[in-house]
Amino acid sequence: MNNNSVESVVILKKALNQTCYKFFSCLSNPTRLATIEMLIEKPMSVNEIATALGEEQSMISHNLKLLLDCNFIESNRDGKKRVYSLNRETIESLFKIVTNHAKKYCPKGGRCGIKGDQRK
Amino acid sequence: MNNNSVESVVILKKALNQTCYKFFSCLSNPTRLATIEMLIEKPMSVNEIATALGEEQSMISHNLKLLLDCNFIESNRDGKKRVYSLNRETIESLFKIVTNHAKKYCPKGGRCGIKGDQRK
DNA sequence: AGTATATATGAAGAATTTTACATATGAATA
DNA sequence: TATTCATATGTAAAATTCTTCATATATACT
Repeated sequence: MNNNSVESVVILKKALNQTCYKFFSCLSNPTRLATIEMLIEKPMSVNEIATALGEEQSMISHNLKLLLDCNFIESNRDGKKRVYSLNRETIESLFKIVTNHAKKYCPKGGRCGIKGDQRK
Repeated sequence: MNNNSVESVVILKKALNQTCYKFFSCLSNPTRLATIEMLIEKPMSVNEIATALGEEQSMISHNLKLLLDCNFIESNRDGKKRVYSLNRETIESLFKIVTNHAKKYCPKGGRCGIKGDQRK
């Protein structure tokens, strides 16, 4: 491996890191996770999601934009409404990994980070 | 499905959401991603990571703790040192998904969120 | 035991992210 | 085109997360 390709790898890695950061940041938010959960059931409009979650419309809208930017969801206009639906390919394979990881390391049901809690 | 099992599903979902939140939050940080990247190569001590990344020892230590709590890494003492190594099973399958997702939706290399950037 | 080296921890300020409110834009329909 | 319904956006304040500094703890060695 010459210097040039080492450099390329570094750049690639940096790029991957930026991607990963945006990818994971987008998913590290309770509102957005709850939204994804809603959309697992069926495509929904902004107001439907907001009502279901008991949150403000504008707040949901802000969060949907982030999910959209990361292509975790897509949107389609339906008359006055705009309907959001899930990118199942990514989300489902992702959640499979989380579930497996949790099953293996968080035996007490969903409560991950038991070690962390114990330490305090 | 009776009321009881509906409730169980809700609780399960909440639990999964908490798990997901912790899982993804842990990964949505540049320092921790860079650390993971280092550990892909080989197990390393705190100081080795800190030096490699040009960061403070205590800062790396704080961040390693979070990665440890989520079981993305594990630690073993080696004399005075403490050596951290990667949970490859989870991390590698996870990064495969991110890479695929990025390949599909971020055609310009690693720079995801092109839509987001364009909007401003 | 005392010292040196390696790592962990607590806490406060800095930085980032999230939310709420006000308001703007877009689409359908009278 | 005026009105209504649905969604988006700008921005400041609130909430959360991160980093830094000081210091504590742990291990090995003399």
